[in-house]
Amino acid sequence: MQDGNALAVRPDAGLDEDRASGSREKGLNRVLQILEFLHTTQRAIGIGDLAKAVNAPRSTTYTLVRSLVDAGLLEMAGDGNRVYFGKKLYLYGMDYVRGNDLLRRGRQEVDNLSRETGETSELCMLQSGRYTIVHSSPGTRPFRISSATGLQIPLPWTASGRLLLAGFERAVIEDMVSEDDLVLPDGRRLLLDDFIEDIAVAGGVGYCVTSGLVDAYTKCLAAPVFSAPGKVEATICLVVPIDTSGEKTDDLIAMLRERAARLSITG
Amino acid sequence: MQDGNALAVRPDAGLDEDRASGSREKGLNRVLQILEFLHTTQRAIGIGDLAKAVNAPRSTTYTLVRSLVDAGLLEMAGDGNRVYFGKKLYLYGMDYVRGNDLLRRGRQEVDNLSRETGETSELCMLQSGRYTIVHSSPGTRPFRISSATGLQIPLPWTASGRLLLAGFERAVIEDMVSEDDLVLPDGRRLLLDDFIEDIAVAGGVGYCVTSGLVDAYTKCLAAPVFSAPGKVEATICLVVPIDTSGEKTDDLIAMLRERAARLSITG
DNA sequence: AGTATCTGTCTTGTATAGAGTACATGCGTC
DNA sequence: GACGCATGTACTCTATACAAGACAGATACT
Repeated sequence: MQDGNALAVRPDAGLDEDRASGSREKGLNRVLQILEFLHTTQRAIGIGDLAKAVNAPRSTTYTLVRSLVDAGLLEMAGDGNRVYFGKKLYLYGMDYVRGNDLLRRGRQEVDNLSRETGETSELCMLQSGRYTIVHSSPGTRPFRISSATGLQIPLPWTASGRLLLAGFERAVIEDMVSEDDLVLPDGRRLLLDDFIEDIAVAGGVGYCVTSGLVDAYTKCLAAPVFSAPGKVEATICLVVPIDTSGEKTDDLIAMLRERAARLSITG
Repeated sequence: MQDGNALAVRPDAGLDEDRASGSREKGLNRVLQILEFLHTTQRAIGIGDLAKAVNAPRSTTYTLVRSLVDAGLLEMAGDGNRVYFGKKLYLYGMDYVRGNDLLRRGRQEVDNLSRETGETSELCMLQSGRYTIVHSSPGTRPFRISSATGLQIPLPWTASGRLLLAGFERAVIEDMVSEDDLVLPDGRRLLLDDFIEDIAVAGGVGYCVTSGLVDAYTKCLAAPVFSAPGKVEATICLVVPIDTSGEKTDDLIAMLRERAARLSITG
């Protein structure tokens, strides 16, 4: 069926589906871009600016925003003519939590962990092929080691990333991880093979520790939460100072693994 | 399927913009319907059934769902070929909470109230013209008087409804409230004029009590939260047994009003 | 007053997204 | 193994949603 029956030579068929975000984009896609943009900027924005930001025509943006505001997914922010997320999204989000035992219990457990250990603790998941901090609890240290909830970070930068990818085919991993993802914030470059090796090791031993990857002062301890035997659904992790003693680290890892096991669904 | 495909005389073009959800609906609208449907059913559903439920063509539904799943707004639910809300919606919802002081503090206050009083407590807001329970905390009574978060109830059935509409024009109120909304669950019928009178009174005294409206066994105490002088942004309310003594009721109202005032933005 | 740059609404043409339909596959049940 | 009834994908046609641009009002600075 694929064979081009006639014309339609698609002169531009080169780039797969990256679409230069050019003309005549589908309305739904524009909306998805808008939501994603608001998520990354974390602030209300004027409609005109929004149009520029997502590279959409102004007129289109006005009609889409109007629809979304009417539906309650967006709200006009207090001061004037800016928009941000609306109550409906909060309600839908609560529905998600209610329907999702793991998230509900995971949040709880992460809050407990950070209270008991005093360290920053996080619940992490894969979110359409990206590493995502789903919930994070700050810890009590004077210097804060915190990352915003919903932040997306390249998989190779994290201990959790190594656990979340356990059990995936090499090919799948390869196209989840871009070249850029392998370059650490300090400019060092990981080798894909090393990363894949890490994943295998992490999957084998059932935990993972990384030191000084995202920044030079912290290490990250992570343990996997299973939704079925062999299937890593999430991780919980602790972010601790890089000079934490080996002994203390071991204790924390043991604790983490115990909690993670408790969260797992033991098929 | 529906009617004669022939000339399509648009026999349904009567109703203003209610659109009989007929043919060639905009993709975004279909998506909004899908989300709303999932919110009301609170469970995962197969794509075929979803198509029927929102009265959309199957092929269209498949493509829309695929987009939404790719974007992470929906997820394929564990067991097989069903969809429900996805992580992205949770993240967006958390963004909303973060950007919204009132909601954050209001949740807290409602949780406190129900712990301290032992009664069911709720935070309520207008949500695109409908009364919505935004957050609810169960209370400790053996018989539970609880309504799910996100539930939408006709405005005239509630004490909060009377407060939330304070300050609106009569005309605005009239078209927020449908005929059906004036019929209580037990079949009794309110008069629109009485309701509007109630609103004026509630706005004047700064609280509202209704007895036996939603059911015969409870009364509802509510106090307004202001986002600006005169502008009611939300209410907090307590649901108590209808035979609660006058004295105790008065105490609870005083407490409620104090908390509500604390939540208000004193312009 | 004059110019510049916003915002929000409206109209018009056409590229295209959605509807319809067909088909392949899977899974029951008789 | 023939039938009914699901799911998921692929195709073609056309009604229409999107883009472009004009417009009126606001605000601001010269």
